[in-house]
Amino acid sequence: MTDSTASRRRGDDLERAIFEAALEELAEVGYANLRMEAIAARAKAGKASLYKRWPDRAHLIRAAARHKATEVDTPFEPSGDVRADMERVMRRITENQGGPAGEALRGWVGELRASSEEAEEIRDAIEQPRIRVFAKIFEIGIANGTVRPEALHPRIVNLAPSLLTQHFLMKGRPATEAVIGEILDQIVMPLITAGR
Amino acid sequence: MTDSTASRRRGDDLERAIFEAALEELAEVGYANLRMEAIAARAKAGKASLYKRWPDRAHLIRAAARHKATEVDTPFEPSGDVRADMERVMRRITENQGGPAGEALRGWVGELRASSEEAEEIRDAIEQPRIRVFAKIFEIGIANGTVRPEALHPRIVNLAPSLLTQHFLMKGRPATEAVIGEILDQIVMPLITAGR
Amino acid sequence: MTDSTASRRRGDDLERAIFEAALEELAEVGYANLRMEAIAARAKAGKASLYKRWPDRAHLIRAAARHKATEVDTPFEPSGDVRADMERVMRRITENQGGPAGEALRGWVGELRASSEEAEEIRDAIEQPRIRVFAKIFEIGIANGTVRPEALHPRIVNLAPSLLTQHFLMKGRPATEAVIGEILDQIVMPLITAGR
Amino acid sequence: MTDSTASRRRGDDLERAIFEAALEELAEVGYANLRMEAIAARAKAGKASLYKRWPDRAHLIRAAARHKATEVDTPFEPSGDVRADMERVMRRITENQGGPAGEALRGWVGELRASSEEAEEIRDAIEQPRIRVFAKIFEIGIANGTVRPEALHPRIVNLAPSLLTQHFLMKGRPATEAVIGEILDQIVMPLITAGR
DNA sequence: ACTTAATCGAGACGGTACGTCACGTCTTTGC
DNA sequence: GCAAAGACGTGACGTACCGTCTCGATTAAGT
Repeated sequence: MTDSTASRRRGDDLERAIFEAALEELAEVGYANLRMEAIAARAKAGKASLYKRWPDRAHLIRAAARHKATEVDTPFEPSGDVRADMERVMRRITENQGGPAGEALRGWVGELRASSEEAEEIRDAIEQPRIRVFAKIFEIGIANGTVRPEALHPRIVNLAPSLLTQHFLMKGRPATEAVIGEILDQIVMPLITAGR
Repeated sequence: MTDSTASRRRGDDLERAIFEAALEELAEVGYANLRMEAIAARAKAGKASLYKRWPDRAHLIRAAARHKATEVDTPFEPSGDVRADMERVMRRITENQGGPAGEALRGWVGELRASSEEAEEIRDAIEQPRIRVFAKIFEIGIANGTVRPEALHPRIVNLAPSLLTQHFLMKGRPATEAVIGEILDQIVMPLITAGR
Repeated sequence: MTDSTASRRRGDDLERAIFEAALEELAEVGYANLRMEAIAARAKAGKASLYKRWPDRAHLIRAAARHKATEVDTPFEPSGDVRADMERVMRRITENQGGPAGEALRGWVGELRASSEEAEEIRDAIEQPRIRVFAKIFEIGIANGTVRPEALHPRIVNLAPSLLTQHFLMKGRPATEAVIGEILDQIVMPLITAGR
Repeated sequence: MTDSTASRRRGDDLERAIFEAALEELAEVGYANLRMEAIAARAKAGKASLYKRWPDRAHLIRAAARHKATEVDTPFEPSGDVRADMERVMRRITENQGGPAGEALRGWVGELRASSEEAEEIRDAIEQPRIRVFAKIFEIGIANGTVRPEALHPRIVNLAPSLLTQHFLMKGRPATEAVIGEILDQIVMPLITAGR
């Protein structure tokens, strides 16, 4: 259909093809060894078509990761069990880190300078959704009395994802389920549990 | 005239000069824009002298950062006040992140692949000393009854530095004192404090 | 408002506009720096409109030069004074070389390969008219006894224009009047003059 | 010898290799289709090594042609027979035009703009030696009475080579021996011959 | 006057070559 | 005998045009 008779790709069609190629390359060689020429070649596109859309590697990969993310964004449905819900979300985060988004994050961190609103923007794109989800989980917990109301502080809400990010960046691979369990049982749960 | 007599540097002398040049470059342009040629030029050394000692940028910078670290390693003397001691150490860590070691870390993260004992080695070089210091602080706290004995779990001992690292990597700059205070008062202290 | 009503040009109208644009570009940047995109842009035409008509730069410019030539082709009226007539024609040739036709010739020479009937065709288009004119001048001279009959050999008839062409190509600009005078007095006239 | 064990070529060695590669490419594809990358590849050199030495294609080829020229510069020994000597020199010129120098000339003409001392310099490098040789031949002819003294005017001395150049540039290939004969017998000899 | 098919402008597209830059290796030269 | 200096082969960079191709908008010709 889109391929056999397929006249030349343009606009969104082409953009999607480039994203796919970029993510495949990213997965294969990693951010540090990513070559614009390789992406262009794999996408059967001219380099100019890449540079017309994004000023550099960082922007391209950011856009590609964003594209991938929105594509598979299954909304999260909390069950009411705070620990189980957190575990589920954390597992999802680590799965995501194992994919292209993880590589993209790694590259982004490496190129970061004290700089720019850019940085803030990207960071928010990563953190805000997570904060929202955890806040929701916490609120339910507070409602049914299993979570202390004071736990709703942003730093605590963001604690679990922060530790996952730290683990991923420093260890080079996402946290295992065992690690997720430890984070929950030794750090997060004790901190937010009501009563005592 | 420091120039005419100044016989050609060799061995450690030369190595020190290269380290200095590397760290200055690192501070000025950041890891991502670091050029071996620039380091060699600034050190008034041949590129071959660099490659003879370290196989690549990553190793050079790691060695340079290590060199810098050992140079200024003031041993930590705990006061007995757990919170104050942690704050002091955390401040020291953030100061360190603001320097070349921070840039080096950034670069190391960016080039990391699931790979290698290398990674493990570097990570340990960073984490182990911190864990030792915090363990020491915790032990004193346990001894005088201000800290719960269960807090001595490695993941909790390493919690404060982990959050500093995460903050540094994601925000692009070290945590401020205010942030350190929040981490302590909302997360670490509640978690380790004995009694309740 | 020349813009709202300004209907879209087609056919010969468009062709003329392209020719003008091409010649202006040629005059401004020279054959070697001529860009099809620049011509299209100046003519406010699409590139496809150019390539639909001519397969490449060389053909376009040739056509443009030809168009220009036919446009201003004042027929030559010999006076009977052989030297004066030749001088007049030669002056006209150098004037022509100073314009777009000169640049076109330059480009054509540069792209020439041992190749093709193309080459022959273009060359003839340039030389034949000149030969005809000079032959006419010579015939009048022979008739009134000022020119040797043997001078009617093609190589001699074409001598003056050949020297002008050589001068233009090698020197980068058309011959001056002084040069024309020298060519006539030292070379052509002695060679063709009857009697002695 | 220079190739098997051959450590990396540098300086003149490398330069010679580049010249050879350039001239071979020139012969194969012509000036208009000459690619710096192709020359570099054929010379097994980096493009940077080319651009370090010459700012562009034109300069490289000029230098290569000059190199070739000086390499094979057999000095001319006049026999005293004016016509025979001229014929010999003219044959040599046409042979030269059939080689890389001819292609170089073609390219140089194509890129020429009213411009520059550059142009003058190259032209002189081509014309001066020829003028010197023909002047020598003429002088001998004058000495033995076969050539008119007035023939020593530069424009006449340069006449034969000029016509060869014109022929080469306009026809795309060097003059044949027959053409050389015609030029001599119908134009040059009648013009310079003493007596009649 | 109203379609209908052609033609146009605009410019996106897959390519190729450009000229530059930094890499990591290697050679030379001076100390 | 090692160091500085930097030339070298390599290969990716980001840019500029090429010649081809879509895409609507416009327009002349046929109904």
